[in-house]
Amino acid sequence: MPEGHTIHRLARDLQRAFGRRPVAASTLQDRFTDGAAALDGTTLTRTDAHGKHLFLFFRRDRPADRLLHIHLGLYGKMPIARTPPEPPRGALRLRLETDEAWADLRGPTACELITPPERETLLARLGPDPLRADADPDKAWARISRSKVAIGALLMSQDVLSGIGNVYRAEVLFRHRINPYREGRLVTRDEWDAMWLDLCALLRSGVRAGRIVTTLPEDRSRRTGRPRRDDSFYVYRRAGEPCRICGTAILTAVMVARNLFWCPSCQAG
DNA sequence: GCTAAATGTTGAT
DNA sequence: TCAACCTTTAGCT
Repeated sequence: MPEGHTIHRLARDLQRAFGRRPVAASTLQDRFTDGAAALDGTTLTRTDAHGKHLFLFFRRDRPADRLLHIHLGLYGKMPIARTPPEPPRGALRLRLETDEAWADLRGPTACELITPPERETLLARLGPDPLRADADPDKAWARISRSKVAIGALLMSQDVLSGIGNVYRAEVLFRHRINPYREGRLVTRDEWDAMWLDLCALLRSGVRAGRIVTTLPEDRSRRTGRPRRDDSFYVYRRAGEPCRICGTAILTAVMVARNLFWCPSCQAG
C-alpha cells in the first residue's frame, strides 16, 4: 500500500482520530517495549508526512522532546478503526487507543523515537515531495537535468524527489510517453514540468481515494462506471497484457531492484 | 499447507 | 548488484 499518498493520508487520519486527547500505547514486540511505554498516556499534538516518512509529535512532558518516526517500508500497515478494539495479536509493533478509536501498526521498516535534530538529518536527504506545499520542483530538476541515470531510476530516488514509488514511477512515465531508460539529462524542461504537475495531481487524488488510480475514465473498460482494480493502471503489473492505448504487449524488467513496466510502442526510444 | 511476491530501504560486496 | 529485514496475502498444492 505505501507510496507517498498512503503516508499523507495516514498522517491526516491519525490526527483526526487521536489528536488532542491522551492515547494508550502498547506493543506485543520486545523491540518497541520502551517506546510504547514512553508514549503511553501522552497526547498526540501533530502529525506530519514528508515523502514516505511519517512523524507523530506528542506533548513534551513524557517522551522528553522526542517524536515518533514511522516508515511503513514495503508492507507496513496501520489501519484505524472505531472502538471496541480487537484483542491484540501476532506481530503488533504499536497499538494506539482512545475511547473512540484504535490503530495497529504492523510490519514497518521504522518505528522509533527520535530527536528533532535526528528528524532534520532525515529530512535533509529527501527531495521535494509533490504532496507538500513547500516543495520546490526546481531542486529535483537540477538533479535530473544533469544526470546520466535513467529517468525510471531517478523517479525512485527519494533524494531526488520523495514520495514516488514503483506504481507512480511506471504510471507517470506511461502517461507522459517517456521511455524509462531515457537518461535524466535528455528529459526536456517541458516534459519535467508536465510530469511534476501530473504527480501533484495523481498523489493528491491518491490521498483522497485511498488508492492509486492513474487511468483516465475513457481508457477504462466501458462496462463499469467505477474503476475496478484491474482498470486502475496503464502498465503496472500488466506484463504481457495489451496496452490500453495501442494494444502492444506490456514489457517488464527489473530496474533499481524493482519490477518496471512499460509499453514499448507508446514509450518508444 | 507452502511459496513467492508485494505500492521500500539499508548496508555490505 | 545483492542480501537482509519486516509481515501479510495471493496463488498454488
